[in-house]
Amino acid sequence: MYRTHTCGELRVENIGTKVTLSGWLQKNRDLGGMTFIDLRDRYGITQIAFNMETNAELCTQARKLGREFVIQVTGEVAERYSKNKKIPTGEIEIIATDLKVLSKSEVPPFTIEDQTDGGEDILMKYRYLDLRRNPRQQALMLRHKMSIAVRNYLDKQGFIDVETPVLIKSTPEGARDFVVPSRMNEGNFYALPQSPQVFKQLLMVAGYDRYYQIVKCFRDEDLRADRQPEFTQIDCEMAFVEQEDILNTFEGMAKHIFKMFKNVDFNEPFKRMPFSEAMAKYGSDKPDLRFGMEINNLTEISKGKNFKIFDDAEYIGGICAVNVVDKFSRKAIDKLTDFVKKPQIGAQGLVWIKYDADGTFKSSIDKFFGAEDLQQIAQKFDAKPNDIIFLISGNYDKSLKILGDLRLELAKELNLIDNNKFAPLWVVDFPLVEWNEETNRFHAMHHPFTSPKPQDISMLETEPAKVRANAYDFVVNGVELGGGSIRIHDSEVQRKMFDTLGFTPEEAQNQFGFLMNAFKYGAPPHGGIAYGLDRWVAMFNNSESIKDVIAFPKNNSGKDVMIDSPSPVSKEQLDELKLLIKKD
RNA sequence: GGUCUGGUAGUUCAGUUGGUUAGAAUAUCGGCCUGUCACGCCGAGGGUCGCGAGUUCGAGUCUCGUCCAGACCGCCA
Repeated sequence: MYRTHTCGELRVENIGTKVTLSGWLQKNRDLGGMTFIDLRDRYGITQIAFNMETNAELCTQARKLGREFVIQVTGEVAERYSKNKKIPTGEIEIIATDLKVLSKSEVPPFTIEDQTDGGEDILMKYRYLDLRRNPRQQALMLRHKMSIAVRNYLDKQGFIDVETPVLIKSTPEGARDFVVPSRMNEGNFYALPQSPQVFKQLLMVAGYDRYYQIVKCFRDEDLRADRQPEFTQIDCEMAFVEQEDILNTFEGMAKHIFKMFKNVDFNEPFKRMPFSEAMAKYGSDKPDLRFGMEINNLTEISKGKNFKIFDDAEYIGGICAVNVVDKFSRKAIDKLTDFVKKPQIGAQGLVWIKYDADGTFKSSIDKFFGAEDLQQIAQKFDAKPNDIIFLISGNYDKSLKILGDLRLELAKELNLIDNNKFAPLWVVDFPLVEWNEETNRFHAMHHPFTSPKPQDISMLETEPAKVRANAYDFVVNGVELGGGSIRIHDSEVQRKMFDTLGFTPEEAQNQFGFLMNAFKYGAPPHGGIAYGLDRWVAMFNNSESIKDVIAFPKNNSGKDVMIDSPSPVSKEQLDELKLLIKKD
């Protein structure tokens, strides 16, 4: 028997008990006459004491043990002379009588501590050592508990877990597919699913009216802190439902896990905000509602003052920062101007209006705007003395996006964000399609099976960009935690949709024929949602990056530096697959 | 594909205007130490300054290229 207890469970009640513990040597404190060892496993740390006076041979042996040795210790639980209040086992120690090295360790490249001395690169390369650290173990245990909670909740609601294939068919819509060559079908490829979308719809056709799966999805796109090439979705689909039914069901699930893991009660229904409002007020389809500073449209009242830039602009909008005018020296405003002029943000310039403490206005457009004009703008914001207003003008969509970025930047700079707050909402009424400049055609904003709003269907052939979809995103604190839609279950509507997206009937049949055929045999009205498990766990774990809550994540370039993948394959493998690597 | 930041000891970092033998902390190793728990004290070893070229009497420092890492933009139905 390797152990009678874990390293986290012994307390004063166990004093006098003979125990055996196994674990990793966290730290060896050699005091000469005595040696203390901190023994660690995932349950905690227990101190082992060795004494030269009582057992010189064993103590000498203990002094030689290095960090991260795996050892087994037998001894008696004793009360400490000097107690450590910082850890749960701090009142006891083990007086060792036997010691066995189960496995030696080389000196690890970084310290296995909560605050490690290792940098990103080396932690990734030795991920298995990084994962020994307590914060990592806590994160993975949180993920485990959240998965269980989700499964239990959905099970109680009558959802059944059905696995769907991983080797599927590549489709032209959406993200780039990861492809897998088929040996038995020369020149043909599987694709890894971007989501189990069509399969869950087929399950609805098959009559499994409540489906869920916690499932890996794959997208071959460039990465971010909150994006990995493989990530995990809580994927759900329901039949005989309208949008309202889905929102209610999954709002219930969201509230359940907020209560369970953060002890947060949401007594009111989550806010529902149309996409158009989110863009107009927050310049984002995933607004952070932890703070105000909403965007105001100033187009009407800012034109006709002989300021050419405004007069030529399609849109003029602004945001107002409250009671901080003294923080905006010339230098601070220049810095902010530099921020919005960065190529990533893309503004041409930044107009400011200071509402000074004495009630007067100063602005970068004083030449064109008199006190009354500025007062009129200030009124739009209900601005008070000591406030400052920033204006952006230009193209409607772009200006709003810039204002949205500026709003977030200001909130960060001015510390307006309460990190203990959760501000959830549903963003609804997304556009069905958006114009893509590169391909010169409409692309589905969500996916090609998303149902248009019935009252908008008539515009599908005339003004597709104006058609709203029965699509929704779940957003918390400016992070998109999930999204979904009501699907099309009518072949005629689906045909129109493919037509709008520029598919010929033959292409549609070739790509999605199996789904359209299925719909010929009685498809129930259905819809669904997918929550991003990684993002959700990261948020509850207060992590900046989803890498923190994935055991073996990939780096910025999609590489796993631990196993060194992706990597070349042998010529034999390529031959077998009838593949040639093209050299350029 | 683009923008920005970084790469110096095992690790995390400092390194002034281009100028002597490239430092600190931590880790490691050796010695001392009987109540430590970030143990303490003394000592030691440890460097292709990412790589390549250039400017210069002289480059960790300046220039160009390149590789790697990170954040962001494009992209992500």
